[in-house]
Amino acid sequence: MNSSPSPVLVAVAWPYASGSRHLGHLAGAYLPADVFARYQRLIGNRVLMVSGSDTHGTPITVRADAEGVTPAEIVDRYHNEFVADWERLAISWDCYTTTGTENHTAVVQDMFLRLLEKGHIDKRISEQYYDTEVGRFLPDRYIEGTCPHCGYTEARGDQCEDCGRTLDPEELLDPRSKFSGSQPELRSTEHFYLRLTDFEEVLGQWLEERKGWRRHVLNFSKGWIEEGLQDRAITRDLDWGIEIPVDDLGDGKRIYVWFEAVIGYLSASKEWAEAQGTSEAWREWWEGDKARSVYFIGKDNIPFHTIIWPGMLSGYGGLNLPTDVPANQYVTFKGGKASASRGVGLTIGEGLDLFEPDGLRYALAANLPEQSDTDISVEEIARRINEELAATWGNLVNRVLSMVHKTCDGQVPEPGDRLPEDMALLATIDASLVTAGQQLEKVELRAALRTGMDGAAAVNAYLNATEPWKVAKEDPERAKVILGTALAAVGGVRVALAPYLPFSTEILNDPFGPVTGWQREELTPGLPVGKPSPLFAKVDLGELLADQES
RNA sequence: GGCGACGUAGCUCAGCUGGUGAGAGCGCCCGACUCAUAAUCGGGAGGUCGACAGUUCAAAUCUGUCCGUCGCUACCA
Repeated sequence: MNSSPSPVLVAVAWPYASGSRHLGHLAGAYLPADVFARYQRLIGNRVLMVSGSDTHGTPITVRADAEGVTPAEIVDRYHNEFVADWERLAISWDCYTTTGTENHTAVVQDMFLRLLEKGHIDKRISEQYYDTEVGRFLPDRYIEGTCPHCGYTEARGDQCEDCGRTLDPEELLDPRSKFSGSQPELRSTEHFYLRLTDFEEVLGQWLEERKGWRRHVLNFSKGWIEEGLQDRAITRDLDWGIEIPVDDLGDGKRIYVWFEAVIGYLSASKEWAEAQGTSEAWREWWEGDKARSVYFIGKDNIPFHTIIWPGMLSGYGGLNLPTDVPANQYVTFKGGKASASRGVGLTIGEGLDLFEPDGLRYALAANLPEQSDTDISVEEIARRINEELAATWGNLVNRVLSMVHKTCDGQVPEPGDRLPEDMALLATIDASLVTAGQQLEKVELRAALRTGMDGAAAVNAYLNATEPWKVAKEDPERAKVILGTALAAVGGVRVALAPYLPFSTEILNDPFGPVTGWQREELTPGLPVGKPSPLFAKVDLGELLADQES
């Protein structure tokens, strides 16, 4: 069915190992990437799905200091948590790694050196606040003081939360370090800068030519270009991070996260290739016209993936720029942005403790914030599971398998002589697979899930119309034809839902067999069909909420 | 302050290159059915598409102003 399998790089945002990730992150990036990747594999494309834990950066060192442990311990803790979450959710990585590997360091340093050699990186000196007590330079966010505009005394170096104005740290009156409370002093420090201005024209033109990208992604990116790109410092006064491969700046400087984390897509691809024993195989996904690369991220990451990373790639040369960046908006919880640190919403682990993985996957997929922020709650997740997943799909599987078990001697019946109404149902299911496929290809994952569920509803309607439980009494042969048709239709619906529901899909391998392609397969007559048990348990919302209270 | 987006049925959302009577799912009401996880199927009620003004033969869709919500603002990533 897929005459020309093509390489598809599924590049997924790197979760920051500074704390637990929440359901918003799951819905924003990891789940849609997994659904897309599973679909692409089913239609026969060669998928390479990569990501890893982002292990560097100031917040991790701050947390480590606060807890009196090393940054590496923080990173290990959360990396292990993420890996456990992916396992529980069956996120189908080809390579999930970290930015702490030797390979990543090598790839980052190679990128750095090439850009330096080509003149896209240069050195500049700036004045930055330095905390003499703890002996470190201070990121803007870690400087507090009095806002020069409104007099708010708790303003941060980047922004006053009271009046909302953007600030430079030097503007703050009475600045103090968030670490020690002492008054920091300005010291000059030298850093490498990425000359984004070099790429302004080429990126502007590239963005103009993008077709089929989500509107908000394109608007936001073009807005950056219109405002004019600024060169950005890509090194920091830190000792936690990737070493700069030239020693011009002296000690105590590292390449900063936002520059190196995006390179992870490339280094993870290389790590995967190496692990396969084919060290050059990564090129299939990064070079040439046939390869596609789709980046799954939340909207906060848009400029890194539509401006900075493409800029780096075009400066480096020879590697493909993103084919599409279907960034999602935010999942909000009762109107607020999810934030594990502020206690808004659930972490992924908490979500998995409350709901079965397929149920959680279904509920989030049905609420993906593809066009606009989407509000979600425990009640909403439970509603999706109980009223849609279990009621429409789980119950359908159960009712069909039960009837086949009872009426057809516990085995898959022969197709027999199908009537037009039977053929119509199968045609409907086959058409829904085509439609869902088109939607998945456009990364309209909510719509594709809906299409699959409509297929389930069509089978339910067919059963109500043909009434096999009645027919069985007068015309057992006709009942078997109906049930065989329904069984085949259920098999088709199962394919449409397979990218979303890996666990229950696998449970149905008996009797349907594994899903191996994006089409409905006729079942082999005679296969045993045992007495089924419900695919999905209903969620007891009252119990759930009571548990949450305690 | 600047930028981006959002505000459409009780709830969560789609529609927005302007044009057949404004949609979906769930909830609700009525009916059918009873094989199935009190599941399913059919029908129905329900919206001045945030407010105001404008452009147009025609606006939920374009423009402006206002109100409300969210996010970003380049040293969080």
